[in-house]
Amino acid sequence: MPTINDVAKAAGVSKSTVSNVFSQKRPISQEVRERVLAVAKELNYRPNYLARSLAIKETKIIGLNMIGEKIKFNQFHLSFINGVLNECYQNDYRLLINTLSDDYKQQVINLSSDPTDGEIILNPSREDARIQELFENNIPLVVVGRPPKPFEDTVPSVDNNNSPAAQQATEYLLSLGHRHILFCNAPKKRTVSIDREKGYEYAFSQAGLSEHPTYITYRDETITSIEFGYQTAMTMLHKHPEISAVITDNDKVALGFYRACNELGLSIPEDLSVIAFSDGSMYSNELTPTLTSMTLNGETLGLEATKLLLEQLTKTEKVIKRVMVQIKLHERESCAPPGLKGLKN
Amino acid sequence: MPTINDVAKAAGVSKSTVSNVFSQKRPISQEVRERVLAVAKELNYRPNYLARSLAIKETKIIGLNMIGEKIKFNQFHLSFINGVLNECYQNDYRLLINTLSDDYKQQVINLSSDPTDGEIILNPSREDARIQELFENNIPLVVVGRPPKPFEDTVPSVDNNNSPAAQQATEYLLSLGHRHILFCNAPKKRTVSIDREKGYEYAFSQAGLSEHPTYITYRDETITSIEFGYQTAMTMLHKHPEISAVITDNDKVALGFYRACNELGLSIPEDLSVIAFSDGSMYSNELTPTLTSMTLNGETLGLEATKLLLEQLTKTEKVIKRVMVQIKLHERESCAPPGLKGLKN
DNA sequence: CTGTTAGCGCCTTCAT
DNA sequence: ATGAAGGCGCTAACAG
Repeated sequence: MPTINDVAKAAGVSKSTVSNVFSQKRPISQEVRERVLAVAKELNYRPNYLARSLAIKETKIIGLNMIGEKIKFNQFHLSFINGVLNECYQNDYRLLINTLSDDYKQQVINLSSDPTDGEIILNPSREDARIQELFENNIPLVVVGRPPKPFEDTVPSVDNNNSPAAQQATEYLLSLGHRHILFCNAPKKRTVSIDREKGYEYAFSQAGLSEHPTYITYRDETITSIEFGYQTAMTMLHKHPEISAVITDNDKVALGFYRACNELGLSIPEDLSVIAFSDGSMYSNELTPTLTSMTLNGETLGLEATKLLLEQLTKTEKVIKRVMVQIKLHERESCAPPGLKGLKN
Repeated sequence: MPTINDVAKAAGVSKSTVSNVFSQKRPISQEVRERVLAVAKELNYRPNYLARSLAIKETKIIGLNMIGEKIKFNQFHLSFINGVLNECYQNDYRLLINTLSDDYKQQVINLSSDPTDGEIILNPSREDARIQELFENNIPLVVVGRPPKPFEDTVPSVDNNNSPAAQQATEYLLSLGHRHILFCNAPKKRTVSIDREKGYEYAFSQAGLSEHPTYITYRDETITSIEFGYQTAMTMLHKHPEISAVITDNDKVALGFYRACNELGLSIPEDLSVIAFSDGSMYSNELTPTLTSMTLNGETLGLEATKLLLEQLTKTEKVIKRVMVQIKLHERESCAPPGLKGLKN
């Protein structure tokens, strides 16, 4: 690979001239400029990205940091990434999917900085070492979701309005007349599950039903969402036949309920109302019945997260922002007032 | 940010000693090692990724190169990326999503090399400048899909067995008794559409039906797949009421047919058999009727592509491999022998 | 086992 | 408008 030196020699100019032809940081005479470019083309020269980045201390790359163990993008991530990429695209940034195994990063040998200008942190958990580390090293970051306690006010973040959304979903079911509402919540350790649970319970208390029983399960990540939904339906509907409605963590869990109901001879929404937090992985409109959902907007989230990050990279004043993206209720066919119900199993 | 020099001074050793403590490229005495690590921790030192990469000429990053204009990942990409990431993960590589706008890359200022060790090229088209460029600069690459002509035998690639798969789908419908089969092919300029079309036509000729009419349309990327399917169904089924079966480019197009049939009062599969090349974006099993499909395996494709690329990065002998990933036929409910049919419109 | 000396390829002063 | 020299932070080759 030819270097800047080769071009300089071949064109009979100095390195800095060549450098400036490419960086356009200082004026170069038309004549020299053309000669240099011609030679560069001739030699098939292209500036070395790393060398430049090393010198200017900027990579124009942002990192998307997922927890290492289980790298498996789902529909939500897909939308999210599309949002991120769109924003990157507009600002000439690139995206590095930063998912290295934990033990790899533990190795002394690889305890190095990242080749990024900043990081987007996905799925924050309490005691998140990643956040701690970036924060200490003064690396720009933005958290998607609610940052763990110590960083709640010191780190920029974007999040869905999970608590109000869960409240809204619950209120919707309550308003239909349901009183025994099962909540299939997100995995327990996520900050999101705590927030949503609050909303769920708040809706009851707001309705003057604080004494009323609530039913909560947490998604088990060791099995598929559909399977989890199916199993939960089978056990919970059997154990608590009074349950007449369910709120699920995502649309695949809801699908598990569809299946279970099918087998149990229950019909939706007559025997069971279903409402799902939807990441868009199912085509809610194509299910029978169509699925009422609280629709997350992953793309907006990705967009806003990126904006927040790029802001930190370009602006000098440091402001800690927190952006809330609305989750919207989409009424479809899977919810109705509670009716007669016969559990045939 | 502290550098290797700071650590060296503070620990009273030389730069190279510090370097080797981290890189483990030569033995360091237990005592010195511990002292250096302690100091490093104290100073919050981490080796600079860029500086190291510049020196060793390796980034441990591979690029996923999509065409610039329309960065929008779909379900296929999602599976694909999951396959890629999985392989990256195992080998301590990272993934750079490399989608820069075309005009950005045109700018002289940014005509730089990429910070990657190699590239995966998605959606190759004829006259693909990206391939040309990487090839000329001797940068390891692998193409997903069939590489354009000049590079067919000089560039490693992974691909689906599109032609045989299209043939198989067609033969399946022929064997059910269909003779008027509509083929909603991929966008015309893609290499994949050419391959599949061959398979479709070959099936007819193999069945001794070379003289029989074929019906082919190409997906229009300016509208959504569902919309395209719907519109195509409306026009083609009206214009050619003899059509009794359709093969679609993806499952959303098939869904468009489902909708159209619904409106037209046609039932699937009695009036129209539907079979789709499926990227897994729909849950074929959850549709009514369940959708018979030729299932692509994006994850395997991503995995194999990455393997091929990493092979080039680690092995010295250069072998041009071409990996074919099988597309499998999943028989479900949407296909049946042609029956009576009344177009009520 | 450790230190010294050159680079890696670019950018950035400071000159002229 | 251009050149020369030094530096970004790290690794590599040679020395001992």
